[in-house]
Amino acid sequence: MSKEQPTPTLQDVATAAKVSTATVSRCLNFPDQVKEKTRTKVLKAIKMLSYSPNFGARAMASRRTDTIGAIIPTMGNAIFARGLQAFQDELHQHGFTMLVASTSYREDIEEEQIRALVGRGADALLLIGHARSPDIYRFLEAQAVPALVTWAFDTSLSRPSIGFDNQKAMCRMAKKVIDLGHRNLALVSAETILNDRAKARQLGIEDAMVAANFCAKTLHVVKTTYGIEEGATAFEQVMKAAPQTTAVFCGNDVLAVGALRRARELGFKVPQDVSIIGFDDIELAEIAYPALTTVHVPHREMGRRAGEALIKLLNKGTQIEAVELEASLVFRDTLAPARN
Amino acid sequence: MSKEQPTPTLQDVATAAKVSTATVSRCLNFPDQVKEKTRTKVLKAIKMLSYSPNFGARAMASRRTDTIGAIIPTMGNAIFARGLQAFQDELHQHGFTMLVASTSYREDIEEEQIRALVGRGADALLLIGHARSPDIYRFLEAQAVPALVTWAFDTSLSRPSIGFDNQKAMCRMAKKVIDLGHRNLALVSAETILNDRAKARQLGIEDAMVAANFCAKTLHVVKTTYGIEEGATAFEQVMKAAPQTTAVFCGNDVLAVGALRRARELGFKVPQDVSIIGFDDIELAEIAYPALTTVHVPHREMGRRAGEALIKLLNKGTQIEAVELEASLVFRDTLAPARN
DNA sequence: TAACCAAATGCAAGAGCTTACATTTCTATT
DNA sequence: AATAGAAATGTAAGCTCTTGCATTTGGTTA
Repeated sequence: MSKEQPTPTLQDVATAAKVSTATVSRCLNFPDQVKEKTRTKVLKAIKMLSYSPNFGARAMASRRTDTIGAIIPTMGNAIFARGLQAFQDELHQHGFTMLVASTSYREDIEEEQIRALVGRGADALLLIGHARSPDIYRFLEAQAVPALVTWAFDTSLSRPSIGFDNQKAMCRMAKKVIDLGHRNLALVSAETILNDRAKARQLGIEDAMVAANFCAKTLHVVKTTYGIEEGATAFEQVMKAAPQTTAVFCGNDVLAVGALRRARELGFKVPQDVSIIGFDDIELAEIAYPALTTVHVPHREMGRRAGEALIKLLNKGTQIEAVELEASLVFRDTLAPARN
Repeated sequence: MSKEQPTPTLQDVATAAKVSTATVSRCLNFPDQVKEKTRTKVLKAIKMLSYSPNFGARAMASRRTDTIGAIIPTMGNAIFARGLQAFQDELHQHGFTMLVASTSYREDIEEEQIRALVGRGADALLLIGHARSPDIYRFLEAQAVPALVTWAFDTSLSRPSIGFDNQKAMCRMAKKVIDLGHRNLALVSAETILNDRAKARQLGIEDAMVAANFCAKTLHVVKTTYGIEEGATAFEQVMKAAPQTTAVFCGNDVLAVGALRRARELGFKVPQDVSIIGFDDIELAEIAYPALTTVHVPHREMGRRAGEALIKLLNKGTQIEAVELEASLVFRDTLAPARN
């Protein structure tokens, strides 16, 4: 920003090392194709000039960027942040870089971000959940940008996913809860229209209810946005509208932790008076008091596998194979048999 | 990946819309320079072809990427994840994209990541803390990539930073602790050689001790890596090696939460027997039981301001002005007067 | 020593966009 | 109706790499 000394180019390096640009390029990309002596000479010139290849030019000439985009709802929730961390570790190990965007759980922003990342040259995309407009899938196809869905698993769709079955996992948890004698269930959930994971989790509970011969309609659902405070408020609403409730499922741990706090503030004993169940198993869940019973999401494994699959696809054209991971139930201290 | 239908180019759009490539380009970049009728025509062609400009070509021709890189220690710690979220929100609002890399607190990886992001075309960089090799700063200068330091504030360096003074903040906290009668202090910290924030925090405590006429050497320091479990282990070490300790400072909330848990497990009453103090003020701190006394790091504000400053620099050449933000003390339930 | 072959290097054609400058098309004025 | 000047559009050069193909180098073999 001062003397406007132009940044060095491949040509400059070539001149300095007295070789052709092709040789410099090969030095960088296929080091063993060039004689050791030449290589040393070139490397020295590179260091001397503090040369770094121009990304745009490289991308254009080689028709790839070695960059993969990831679009998540928010980095504010540890579950995504940590999944991303695993994803990025995997990418980094193979020389790829991660481009990140977040959507705040908004479909319009997600669409925009997908276009932005593709526009930024992402060779492939990591997406959360299946639900999005066909337009976007069409766009990705036209751009020949492969996209991999995680955080969900659904074989009924043609699109491959590496994740877990939200519905099945929540159903298993709900069955346990019902086994403990709970009959009056409630759910604090995110809006399910734009969030297929949230919807699947709700369906999971309803499945368990139906299996136990309850009417699924008796599930008292309160919709809110994600956040500790929101969870607290929603819990209060639940207990006001349906005081007979003995078990409150929460769409994720953040909501659950909020519910837990409000429960204490309102004088409910957890789990004696009311059980609270989370989803995700982030650190918060373990630290909460009492420690939260929740569904463990294999975020590291998902991130790692997703990275692996995408890299294989890009490097060798290996088609992505859908992988179903297991979400396990973690029983801690907020779930107990229903009172009386 | 199937029919290998080539992705559409500017030229294709131009042909389809029966205009020149220049007009299409202007349509995209300076919409008001082209007549409405033409624009509609072009936009229709773009949509029809699912066209998206090629990033590399655009970057090369316009000599910028509108991409800013952020390099943080880890996304696993909410404080960074959330700071990044704020940063990215700001970037997104101005049409920039964020490139992310994490270092696992390792200097060699950081260096590699800086080179990688610059190589990927980052127009500017967001960095955490000042401490890194001069080589790297030289490299950034040669590449004319501006870098902004956050999470620290130090006017003694020429490099501008937008952050807070770790030393000062911790010193204020330590003074309060000393005022409460604590004489035997301990610190569970990350390695301070490669982490200037950790070092500054330690110095802050020592400053307060000196101001109170204690010998700074009596601060019992245990070094560890960040993690809940690590915090727990370190706490145990502290209490074994220096049982008279009444207040344990922790380098961050994650360590503190671990310490807190182990304290409970070992039968210490917090804060009656021993006070525990964190740093960062992430959600964990509020949720911990008892709720953690800690130093609040203005992560959102830092992220936002950093984004703002970098965008102004890139768009208008406005030099970055150092900004000192306030880190406030948050007193919750893990700090009490020293016993007897 | 000549001839051959592989390895190393060089040459030059793109890759898809932006933008300075040239040209054409309007609009407004006389 | 002619024309200046502004607005809209077109032309083409240039941005920095990669890579197919051509050429040179150097070691081996006959």
